[in-house]
Amino acid sequence: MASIKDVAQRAGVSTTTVSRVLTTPGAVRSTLRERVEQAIAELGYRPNLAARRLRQRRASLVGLIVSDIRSPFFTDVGRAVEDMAYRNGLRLILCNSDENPAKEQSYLELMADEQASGVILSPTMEGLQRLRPEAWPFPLVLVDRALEGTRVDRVVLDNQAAARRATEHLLQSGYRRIALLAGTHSTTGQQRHAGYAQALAAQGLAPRPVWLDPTRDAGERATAQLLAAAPDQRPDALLATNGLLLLGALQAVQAAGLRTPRDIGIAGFDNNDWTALPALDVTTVAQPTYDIGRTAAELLLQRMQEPARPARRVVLEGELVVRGSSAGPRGPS
Amino acid sequence: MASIKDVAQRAGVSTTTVSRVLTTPGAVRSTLRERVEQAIAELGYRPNLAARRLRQRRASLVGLIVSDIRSPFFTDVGRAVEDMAYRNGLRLILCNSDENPAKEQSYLELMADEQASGVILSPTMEGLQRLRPEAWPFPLVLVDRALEGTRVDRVVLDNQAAARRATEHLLQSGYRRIALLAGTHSTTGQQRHAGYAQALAAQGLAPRPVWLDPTRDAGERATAQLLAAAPDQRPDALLATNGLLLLGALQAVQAAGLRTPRDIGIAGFDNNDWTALPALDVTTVAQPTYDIGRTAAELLLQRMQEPARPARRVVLEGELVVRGSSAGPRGPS
DNA sequence: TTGAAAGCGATACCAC
DNA sequence: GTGGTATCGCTTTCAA
Repeated sequence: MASIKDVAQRAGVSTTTVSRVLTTPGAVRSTLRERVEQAIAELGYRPNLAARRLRQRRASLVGLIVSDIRSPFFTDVGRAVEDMAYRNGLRLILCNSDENPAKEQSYLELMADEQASGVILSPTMEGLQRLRPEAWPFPLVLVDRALEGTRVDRVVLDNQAAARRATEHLLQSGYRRIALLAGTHSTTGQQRHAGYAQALAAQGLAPRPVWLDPTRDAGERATAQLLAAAPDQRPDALLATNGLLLLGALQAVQAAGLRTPRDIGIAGFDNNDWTALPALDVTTVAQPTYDIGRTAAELLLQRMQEPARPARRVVLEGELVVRGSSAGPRGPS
Repeated sequence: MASIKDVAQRAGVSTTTVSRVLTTPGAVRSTLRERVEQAIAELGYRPNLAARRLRQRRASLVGLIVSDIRSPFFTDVGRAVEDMAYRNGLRLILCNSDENPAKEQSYLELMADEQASGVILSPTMEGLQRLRPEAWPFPLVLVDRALEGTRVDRVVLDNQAAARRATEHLLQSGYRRIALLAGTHSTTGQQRHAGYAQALAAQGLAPRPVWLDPTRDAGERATAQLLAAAPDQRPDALLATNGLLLLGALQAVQAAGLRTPRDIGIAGFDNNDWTALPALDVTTVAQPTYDIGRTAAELLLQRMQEPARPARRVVLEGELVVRGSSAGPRGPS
């Protein structure tokens, strides 16, 4: 492997000059610069990033820590972040915390050890509570989950408004006993519950939240249980606070032989591609997932350039995509 | 930031000893070792990975290069690889090539610059043809896509057998004019086409492949076009070679008001979670996605430990998950 | 079993 | 503008 020394020797200059050609080309006279560039090309020289990192005390590297990259939401976010990383010559390190605060902590330490330039984090509930952003040697941007009041860049959905709109839509369609499937472990579940409860309260109706693991199977089991109640007791509509719960709810509803929207209304978060299939036609709250990731990446880049700027909080809106599954107990009007 | 020097000073030993405690604890007398460990704890010392990397000339870091992490197949693979990386103290760098050979090449170079310990790659067609694994300074493992003959570790699905079985199943159900939606850009599409053609040839039937971009929209458009043909010309069944094409095909079929399995039979690769919904009930080829990723990671670890071992080729089987969508033109028997 | 010292490959400071 | 040189923090001889 050719080093900067070899290049310097071949070009007949000092290593300093080679280094300058690499980092601040404008500071080197063009005749010299061309000689150096030729030597670089001839030797196929590539800078040793470890050496550079040791000297500069920072790496061209950003971390993305999420609970599970298999969730379509985080997959899109990850893709957006990786796009921006590639465009800016940064590497992306992917970390799955599995909602495990210890694993999350361990990854944050890893990022510190790697001298990462920045980290984008979707924190666990516990991690969020004890998070001290200023304690880390890199800028931090929160996505999807955040508490009010902390001074840290973040980009979140207006979860409460989105859930309220979805619930209002179900009410307008004529549903009255609307149950909520809400995931524990996350601030988003709580915020979505708040919006749901708010919409019901405005009509003097009682909320019927079911708190559960945000998984397909838990959603299916909980829904089956809800449907097993006496007909005048069981919910006439369901709102699922994420895509997996929505899938589980649909599974149970269809397995019970019920049909949307007549027998039961259905709506849920995450406008996953399959929800648009005519045979399902599910009303969803579309999150601007790619945008969320892109915005997080932009916030991070801006903070890397200007560490002292005040923390920014970006709130994006969900879009209610009305489809047939919530058209009302008397069918589409 | 405390360095190894500070630890050495505090413990009253040389930096060499501290280094040994960190890397080969057995080589240090326990009294000394404990003193060093205490100093480490008191100072909150953490080794500088850049310095270590510079000295050792290799990083605890593996790369994963796939076309797009948003494909559920690669999402699962990525999750499996990250799991093993975490367990073995390695970092995972995520790279999306977008089926762009130049981007793929650029990422491979980045991995070389980073002195990665290894790379798991799902190559583009073009990249695969010019790939010279021995030219890279790290071990390489191919996933999902590979050519015969190259000497390189790889883990692939038996695509031909899986497609053949799926096609045979459609034939047994009574379908005769079976069309194939196959993705260009990939060896898997070609292999799946081969299995499909083989099964049809055994019955003296003509293959009807449609080659297209492996996207949802392309699948929908192509299917709509197929369905627009005269009733006795148009296919009576469809086989889609990946989950996105399957989704697009379903969209077009349902939009045309056709019902499976009577009006048209449907089967496709990738047993995505939504395919099991009773309202869809789609026959699929389930790929052992997590296993594929895990196996690739294991191959990589083994080669890192034993660089000279002969290349291994691991072939995993797909499982045909028979559901209602392919039960035959006369309905379920 | 332990320590002294060289060196990994860059950058940054300070002369010139 | 350019070059000499110290230095980043660690591992690895080599000698004791």
